[in-house]
Amino acid sequence: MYQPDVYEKMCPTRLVLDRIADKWAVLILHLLRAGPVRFNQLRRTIKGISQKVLSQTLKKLERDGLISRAVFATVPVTVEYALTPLGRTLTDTVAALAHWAEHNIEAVLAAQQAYDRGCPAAAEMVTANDAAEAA
Amino acid sequence: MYQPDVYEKMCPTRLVLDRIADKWAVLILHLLRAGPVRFNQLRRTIKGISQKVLSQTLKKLERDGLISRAVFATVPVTVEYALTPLGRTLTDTVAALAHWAEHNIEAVLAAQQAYDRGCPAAAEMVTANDAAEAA
DNA sequence: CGGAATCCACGTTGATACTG
DNA sequence: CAGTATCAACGTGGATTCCG
Repeated sequence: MYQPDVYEKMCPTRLVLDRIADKWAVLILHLLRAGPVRFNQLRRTIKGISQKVLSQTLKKLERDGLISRAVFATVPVTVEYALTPLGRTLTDTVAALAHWAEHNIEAVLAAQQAYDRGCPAAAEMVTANDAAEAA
Repeated sequence: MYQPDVYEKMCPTRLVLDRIADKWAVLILHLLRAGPVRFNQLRRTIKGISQKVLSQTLKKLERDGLISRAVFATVPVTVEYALTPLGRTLTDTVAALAHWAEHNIEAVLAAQQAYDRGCPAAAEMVTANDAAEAA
């Protein structure tokens, strides 16, 4: 499914994109900003994610050096995930993304409605201001 | 696969994330910064994408009001895709992401190698500076 | 609590072929 | 050129079960 010879050599950005272009990964990174979080704590907060996918995503992020994994020998065992210094530099950018999303979600929804109504021409004219007025 | 009652109402950001957390979408948005681009032009530039997926992705982006689609009645027909004003506001944020990727790709790769070597402890200590020194 | 392993259903992708 | 349609193949995700 993946041809490193074609993708990564040409454009290293794609490798990074493959990681952060993941809804769950972004969500996790965002949640860890406040401090270390335990596995099931993440699981409960990010409603809708399965433990398998959460586990996989955490492992990928750890492999990329974006988060760290700390095991405490309590009974039962406690595992805390936290941002690494590298991971923290990424959350700043992710925060900008979240900011855009919060400010433009209405414009996107308005465009979708216009498109679904059958007039895509109107959709492309939707702006953040238009959406704000409509609200 | 999607429960709007759980996701979108709780956190509208997730809806936006579902769109932009897509490698191809981000790539397309990035390519359109310079100006309108034709379908097969995109297809050739983004090596590895199939025409079906490209078509689907373009349609989603158009529906979200991020790109516009212009048809010219030439023979054969010409179709140009371009950023909408709304889409342009997003590319600024995407550019920040690309910037992070370019500057930290080496740190990520170094972390991956450390992790794969069996010492995840080292991976979480990798920083952009470390990677720069190693290079 | 924090996973790993198994099984299975589903969606998504990639060829291929055809249309306007 | 710019798609759509169809179908088989694949991978990914969810549910469940069990272990340390």
